Amino acid sequence: MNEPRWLDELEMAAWQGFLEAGNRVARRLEQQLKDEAGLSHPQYEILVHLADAPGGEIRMTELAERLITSKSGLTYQVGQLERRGLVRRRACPTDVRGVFAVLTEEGRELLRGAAPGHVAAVREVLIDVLDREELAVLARALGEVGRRLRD
Amino acid sequence: MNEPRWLDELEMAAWQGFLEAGNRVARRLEQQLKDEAGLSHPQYEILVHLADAPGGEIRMTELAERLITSKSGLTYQVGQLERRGLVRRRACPTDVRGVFAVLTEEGRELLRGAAPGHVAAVREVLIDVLDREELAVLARALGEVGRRLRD
DNA sequence: TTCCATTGGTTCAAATTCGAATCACTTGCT
DNA sequence: AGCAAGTGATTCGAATTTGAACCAATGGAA
Repeated sequence: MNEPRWLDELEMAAWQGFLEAGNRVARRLEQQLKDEAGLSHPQYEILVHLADAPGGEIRMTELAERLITSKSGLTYQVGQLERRGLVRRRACPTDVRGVFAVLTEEGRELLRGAAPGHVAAVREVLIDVLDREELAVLARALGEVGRRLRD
Repeated sequence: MNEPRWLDELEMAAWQGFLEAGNRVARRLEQQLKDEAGLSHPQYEILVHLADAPGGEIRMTELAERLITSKSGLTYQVGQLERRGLVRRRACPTDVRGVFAVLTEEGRELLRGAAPGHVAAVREVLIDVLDREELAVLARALGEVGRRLRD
């Protein structure tokens, strides 16, 4: 059992910044979405991913992976969105077990209305706080971090 | 109502990286702590903050602010830790309403055992993936993001 | 064809989180 | 001293999250 390599000052600052920024940004955006669109962040993300997908539909498991959430969690949230008519389920033609989550016209409509305010909030708390150089480093570095954890 | 300024490619990459890395890192560390120390990440953070504080104790509200969590959430988690003997509560001498959360010897002990593995995991998923330059940018940029949201 | 390990999704119970309400104490002001 | 407003913490109920168990249905391999 080696002596552990503790974090030096810079490493600690990076780690703490990562934690604090992550927490605070999440909180703020959660608030913003709830207030302005009546959606939780997970719900908003579901709508965004569906809107981006061809046909506005994605298989449940695939969607759960993209959202980095559990399958059961997704089942729950899609249920919530379905109750509100923003999403519906469609059986998969080629696999009886499969289910597509499909964005409804109402869902697309709501998203259209919610997106501008959300993007503005993302700019305010993160994007517009940094310069291009910093954004580039963030994109590369955090992209690499995420990529490694994907496998 | 202006035309919203959407995110360009770089901004989108930074934002997505931030979201994905945040999610995946959180998940991984949650897992690591649960497996190796029987603690959730919020619980671990409570112990760390207490261990850093003079006397190993912090007032509840103050602690909640540092942890970026709700007061009620903290009440719950401190209750959990208290049940396990890792933390105890102490009445504040100067304010009857006040409560200190105090790290017990058992808590300090557990933390001592848990910290090396946790730090190693933090290195593996984040710190050691980046070079010094990137760490410096991360620390500065995310530090600024967090600071601004503190108000 | 016949198995059997996988896969896709939901259901379930347990744990956690939050905000609003509550309650008692403090503080600042007059 | 006497109040009104604010503070510190807990309690409560509602919403969410997770992993494990489950139930079909799939898809190779023998």
